[in-house]
Amino acid sequence: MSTRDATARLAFEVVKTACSNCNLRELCLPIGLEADELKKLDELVSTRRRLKRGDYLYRAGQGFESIYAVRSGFFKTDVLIEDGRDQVTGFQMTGELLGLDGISSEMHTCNAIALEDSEVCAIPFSHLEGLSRQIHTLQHHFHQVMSREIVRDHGVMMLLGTMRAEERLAAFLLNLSQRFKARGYSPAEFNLRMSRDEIGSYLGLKLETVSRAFSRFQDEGLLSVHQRKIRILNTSRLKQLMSHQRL
Amino acid sequence: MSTRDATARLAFEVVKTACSNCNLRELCLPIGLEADELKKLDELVSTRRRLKRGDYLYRAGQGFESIYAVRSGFFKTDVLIEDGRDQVTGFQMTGELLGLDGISSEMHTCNAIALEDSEVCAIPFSHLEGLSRQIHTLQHHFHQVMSREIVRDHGVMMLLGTMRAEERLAAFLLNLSQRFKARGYSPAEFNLRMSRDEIGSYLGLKLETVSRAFSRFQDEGLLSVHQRKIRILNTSRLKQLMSHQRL
DNA sequence: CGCGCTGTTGAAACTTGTCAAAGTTTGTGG
DNA sequence: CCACAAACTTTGACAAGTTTCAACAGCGCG
Repeated sequence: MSTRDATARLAFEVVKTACSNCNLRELCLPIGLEADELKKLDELVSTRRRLKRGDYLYRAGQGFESIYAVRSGFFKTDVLIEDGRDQVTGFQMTGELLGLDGISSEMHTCNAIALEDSEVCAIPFSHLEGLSRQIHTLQHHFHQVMSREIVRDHGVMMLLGTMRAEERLAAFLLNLSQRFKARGYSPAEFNLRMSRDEIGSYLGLKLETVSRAFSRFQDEGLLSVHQRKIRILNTSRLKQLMSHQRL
Repeated sequence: MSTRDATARLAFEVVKTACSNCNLRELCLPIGLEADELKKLDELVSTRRRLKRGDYLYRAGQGFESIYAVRSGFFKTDVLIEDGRDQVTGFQMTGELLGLDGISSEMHTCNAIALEDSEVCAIPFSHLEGLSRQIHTLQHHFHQVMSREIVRDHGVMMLLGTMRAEERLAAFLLNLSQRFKARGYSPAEFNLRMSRDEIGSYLGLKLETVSRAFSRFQDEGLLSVHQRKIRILNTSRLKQLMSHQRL
């Protein structure tokens, strides 16, 4: 191999996505794969894509080709209806997948927007289907991921259908906390990447209601809140509050 | 083959589920399969199960082994939390699948309850995964079904997060109407299989609020309501109402 | 025929939304 | 690096929508 080839090859290796040495292995699709299987997966995950804050990863109505794994950063997904209403359907962080909604109709049904500068791995879906016909583990894991999304959605439906404002916010914060923890960050102290309005849209509340709930939590010593910087001071009371009987 | 064997074999054939001559082929998993593929699917769908009204098809916490296709009847799924709150997450009718939530943790995460005498086909999930490794079409169709469930859930989140009571009920009725229509029943006249309380739980409302919304619709000439018998008198106004700007 | 379950309706209480104003932070261009 | 504009957040007062509580009506079943 000439020096020039070697350099090109090296550059390629650097640019190329590689599941095999990605530190998200344990969160993302490659869970439990053997070395040779991982290698196949490496070939599958063709490209990375960088996004700046505010960029759309995809939009509702666009053709669906790939699902995306968040390598770094933070996203929201939302759906709009004609009359102008919109609903944030989820916030996605490192290691989570985006785009599963597009499989059903070959078309994305929601918007995915970066809430901070982010990077994703694009996984061409037809390739994923192909590979998962060869690798049982991958197939099963992918099914689990889709199912988990359905279970998560049921949780949100529960939240929207039965909880009141403060319970919703408590549930939201505890969920974020736990996801940060799972990624090795502090579960007690973190920065929100989304605005009050976006939280409100996710929780089915107006931004003022979200703001008031934050203030109340702070008054009661459950949190310290400075703009988007949150510190959870009393997790157990938050949990209690979340699952409290209605009075 | 002895007479006894032949009889046994016949009985087996009768009892046995057969996708190949099921009139739900176009709604359920077998969409677009070739004759020889259908035959394989027949072998997959091992058993039918009959349920009476009120019977549980499965309960939250039970081990997950199979998904179910509704052959006839009507189901609801719901999730409970410790403090006694519950949320109906969906109503399933002929040709729809139940149990997808169980894949993620090998355990059902909600209850599935028959709202009328019903019959389902049980599809052992590991077999389905096996077969879908052989039949692309089946694999892709199954992925579409899971994805459609996710999209549906987003719709419910939208409903719960942004709509007011009457809009929610209108959306609910229009959705039912369209599903009855797709099955060859009248889209304008049908019997609800669920109580006001169950509708309320699904829509995030109290049963009294549901009842009042029905009354108002009736007063305004949009519906005729006699207990659970519904006749839609003005579909377009219902649609308008559903997607109306907030005042 | 009456009991129980489901559904309807009214009035009052409560929660959340709306509107408005002011404070705070962030980003940009000079 | 400062100044100013834009975007976001907080807070109050009031309005609207939904729930709660209670009473009663209707239907189905034993």
